Amino acid sequence: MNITIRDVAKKLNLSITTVSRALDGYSDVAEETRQRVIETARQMGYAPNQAARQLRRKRADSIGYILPADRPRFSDPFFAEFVAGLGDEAAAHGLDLLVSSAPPNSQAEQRAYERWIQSRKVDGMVLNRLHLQDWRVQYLSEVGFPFVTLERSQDACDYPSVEVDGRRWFKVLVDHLAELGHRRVAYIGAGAELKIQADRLAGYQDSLQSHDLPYDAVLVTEGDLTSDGGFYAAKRLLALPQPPTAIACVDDMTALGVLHAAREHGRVVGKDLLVAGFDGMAGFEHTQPPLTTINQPVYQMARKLVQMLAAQIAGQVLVERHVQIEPVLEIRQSTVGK
Amino acid sequence: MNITIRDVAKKLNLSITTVSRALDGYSDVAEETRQRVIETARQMGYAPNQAARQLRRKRADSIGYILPADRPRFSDPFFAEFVAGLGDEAAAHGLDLLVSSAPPNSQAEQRAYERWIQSRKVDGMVLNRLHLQDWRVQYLSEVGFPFVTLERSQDACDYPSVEVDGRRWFKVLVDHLAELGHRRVAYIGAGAELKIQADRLAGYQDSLQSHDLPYDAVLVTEGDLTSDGGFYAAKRLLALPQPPTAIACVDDMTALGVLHAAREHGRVVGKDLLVAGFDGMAGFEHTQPPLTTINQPVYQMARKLVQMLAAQIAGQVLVERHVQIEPVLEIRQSTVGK
DNA sequence: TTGTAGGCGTTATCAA
DNA sequence: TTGATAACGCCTACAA
Repeated sequence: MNITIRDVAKKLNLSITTVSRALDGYSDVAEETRQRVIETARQMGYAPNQAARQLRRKRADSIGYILPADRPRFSDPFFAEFVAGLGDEAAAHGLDLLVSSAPPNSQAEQRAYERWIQSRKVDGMVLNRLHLQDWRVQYLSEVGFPFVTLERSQDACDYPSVEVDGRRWFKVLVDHLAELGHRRVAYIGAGAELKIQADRLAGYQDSLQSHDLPYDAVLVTEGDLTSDGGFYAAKRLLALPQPPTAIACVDDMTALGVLHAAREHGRVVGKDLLVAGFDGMAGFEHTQPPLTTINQPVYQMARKLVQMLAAQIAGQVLVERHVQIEPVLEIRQSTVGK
Repeated sequence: MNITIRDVAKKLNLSITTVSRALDGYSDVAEETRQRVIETARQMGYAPNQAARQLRRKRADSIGYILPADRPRFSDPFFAEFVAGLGDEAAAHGLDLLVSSAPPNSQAEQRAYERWIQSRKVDGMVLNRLHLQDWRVQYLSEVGFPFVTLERSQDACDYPSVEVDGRRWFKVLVDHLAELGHRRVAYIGAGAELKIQADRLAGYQDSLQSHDLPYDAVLVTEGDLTSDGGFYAAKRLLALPQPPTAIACVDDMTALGVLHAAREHGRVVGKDLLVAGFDGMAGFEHTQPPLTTINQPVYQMARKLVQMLAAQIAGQVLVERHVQIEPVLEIRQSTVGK
């Protein structure tokens, strides 16, 4: 059997009360006693049983995150970095991170949220890949459960979030293409229900407008945030009677597929065809050619989210509820090839 | 306050015992009663408090995994897929997945393991990126805590694992290069303490030997499992007086950097210089040129691991303790460019 | 087939 | 400054 607070108390000839308080750093225990307790506890390898503590304190000391994995081969580097950030910041607050995975908008997703929340497995949730109307936001708001989000949905409720202004920065990206003299700029996006899609598409349109370029629906197509999706979307675009001379992609993975399609169509990326991505994943400075992108500090964003969530759970009033993160335009050879 | 089993019992004029047993599917409760209980519980949105249940049952119904994140920008797609697999299979067994992140062999890593185990936050652990001598394996074996591993360390204890025979399959990869007539084949590896490095390097050497190629220490270099590492390692190799004509990389990320370095050195990959990776990450079929690699079913491997761990936790005897996974050699243009 | 009651290991209240 | 004791919500032997 495992070692409990009782064992420690017995060994020291103290009550469990005193041991508990000594370990939790209460002030009403003699300093000398505290030292003895701490020392003995360490020696005996005592660690409080979390279940018991949680039951008593009515806190799980955990936060939850559900990966929006919509396919088995879910190998988007964004999420490795994101989860690492969540984990690190959670640990810094003495919180554990519970991770599950479910296809967005699935039954499984819904059950996962309900289970964690109703059974008090977690004290708060982190969301990302928000939908324009997001049932999770509505549900969590309704039941008054703490959560934070990366990106913001269009639901009419207020909640803490961290955000990159996708509309503004996608415009910056497309401006960059337009300013290089390109007039047929295509866009490869994602599912219309996604907030990032709405934002980035709007940014694309903003840029067209500010450069007096016509909006041509033929040049706007949908991928699925994978390189495969980008690959096939780009093949369709490049097979057009009047193909684009530049392609702005909703994310880096999509852009990777585009680079491949371009090569298959004999285009020299950076010269015949410009390609740009969005996210700034580590590694994509080594694509062929290196990818121009909007570089977001994903790890930092994840940490910030947990920081805000931890504060919210602790009942603190958040000074900044809507944090804006400024990414940077990373210009590489896929748009300025030599 | 939240809804407990007592509330449900009161509403039904039953004892909490009956409610508990009805919900847990015991046979000694009238079918009609059970239905009423289930229905009412559902209506009231009752879910057992996990902390209480865990305390009572002495099980956490959770398993743990610690990401070997050795840098903030930890965006290795391998781990997104791996974690998704762990999460999915865990859910299928009614287990939750606890994730943290710590640099391998760090104090933080050690504390994370000890904390989870001593405080009974988890019932079992999943390990990967094993070291040749792995303190985690030794520690967990010693305290008799359930765990499973991807890859096997050289520690003298027996434990369940899932494994791809890295030595054999790296030989297959290098054989492929050698059989294309290349005699100066370089190897870019990882830290010498890693099991995958030992295996894959051995496979490289096996292949050299079987093709009567000399082992040239100059052609064997160390990366760090990132594309940056691969990039710089390749630059060093290509700057040699007698540079290699083919490079086998310990993983796909490394290979991505190599493709970039090759281009900078004016090499045409697939003709002047062959490049091969290992892992078969989704997306890498779209590199420039598409990357030859050993394709491992990472998602399936993760699921298998959890399956074995769940069985172990449930006290079942594992029929197969050492599962071998067969990957496939994926030949693409980085070695057979046209 | 259903109910009573004890206890899992903590923390927190109150008294000493 | 310390100790006895009552919950926290659930499961389960045992009794009815």
